[in-house]
Amino acid sequence: MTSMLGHALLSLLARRPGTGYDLTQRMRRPVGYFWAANHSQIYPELARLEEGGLVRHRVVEGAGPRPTKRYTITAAGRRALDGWLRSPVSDPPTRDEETLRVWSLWTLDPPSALAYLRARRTQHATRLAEYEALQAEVAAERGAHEPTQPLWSDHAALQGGILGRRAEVAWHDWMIDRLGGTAPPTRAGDSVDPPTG
Amino acid sequence: MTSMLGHALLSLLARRPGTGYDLTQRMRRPVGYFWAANHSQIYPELARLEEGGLVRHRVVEGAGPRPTKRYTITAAGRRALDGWLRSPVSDPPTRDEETLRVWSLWTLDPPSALAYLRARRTQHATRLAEYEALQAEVAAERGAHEPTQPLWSDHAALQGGILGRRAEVAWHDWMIDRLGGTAPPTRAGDSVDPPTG
DNA sequence: CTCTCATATGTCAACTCTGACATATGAGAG
DNA sequence: CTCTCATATGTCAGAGTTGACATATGAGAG
Repeated sequence: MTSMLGHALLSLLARRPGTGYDLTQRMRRPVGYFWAANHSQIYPELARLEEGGLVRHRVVEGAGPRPTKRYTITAAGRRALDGWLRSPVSDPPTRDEETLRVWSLWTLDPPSALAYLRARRTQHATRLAEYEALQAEVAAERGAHEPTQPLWSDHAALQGGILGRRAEVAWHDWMIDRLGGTAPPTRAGDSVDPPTG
Repeated sequence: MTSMLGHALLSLLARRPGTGYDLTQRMRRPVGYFWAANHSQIYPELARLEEGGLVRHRVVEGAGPRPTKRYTITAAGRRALDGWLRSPVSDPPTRDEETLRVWSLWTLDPPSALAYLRARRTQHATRLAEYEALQAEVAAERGAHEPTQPLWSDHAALQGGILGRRAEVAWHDWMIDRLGGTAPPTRAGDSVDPPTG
């Protein structure tokens, strides 16, 4: 019944309460790395969750120019989140523009294809470096790394991002190699096996 | 102007012409691995592409119970496809249910989390085995592996799928390991470095 | 003879998401 | 004094997507 965005918001509120504006910021980073949403989706979705009794709000004065609504997850909301995590993962329809382009790449002349792949490779390497920097920050945080603490999930989600980006970089290197090109010089973030775990 | 689905269809028709029904099948496999679509989207989209002069159809009798429309890409369609491949990749909003769940996994008791991760790991390993089998088929095909042939893109797209799935399996093993569990026994498709290139 | 399946093409209501539009104030820069 | 930015909350048109509904025939199984 609850949408994926609804579950993302419940997950956010399970960590700590927040206003719509605050949740919008937290959706941008870090949630946006794996589930993007605008404030124009978030405000109506919060209203829907409240209608279903999964969240509750109290008006807080003085926090900004307008009356601010501070949302909290309810017991029913926690149950909904738990039920979702125990439900089977819906095999999601894949939508990957990058692979679609590669699947069409044979129509380009090889030099253009090579230029395309090199540009993409650089972008993935940059993203990888960003994730590795974040992971270093998370790893440096003291304590609370037990599996029942939010920090554990932060760490695990980032590790997924890192492994995924490394796979993208390796994939592009593989393709560039097969097109007879040379990979760009190694930069920060191109690392292949630093001890990030 | 043209949607992503439109480009997927142009890419499909650049390989060879086909009817709406035929394109629906080809969208299921292999295109569905990276861009899913139903026939209820495909028929209207073909009409839109035709309106824009990017494809053309001729009615073919005898192919089925109804008059069948056989679509072909036009010169304008090929130009549109080329222009798309040369345009910058739109940084797409990420929507990854799997990572969202992991980010919420700290709310589950560790045994449940472990059971969840083991089930997902098995599913990714199965998908990996499927891709590797397809890759073996593609690799066995004679000739035409040059970068300007469709087979080159088939091969490259599959390689992306394989590296991506391997990363997912490795990620889940990493998480299972950190939850203090033991990985399930190695099965076909769990391979870590077969010479698939 | 009937049932089911593959062929073959379409429509439609509901839901999600995007990007723009709209409103309003306090703080700080120039 | 004015401009811009962060705060803070919303609406809305349009596009994309899903899943069901709708129609119709030929081939093969039982």
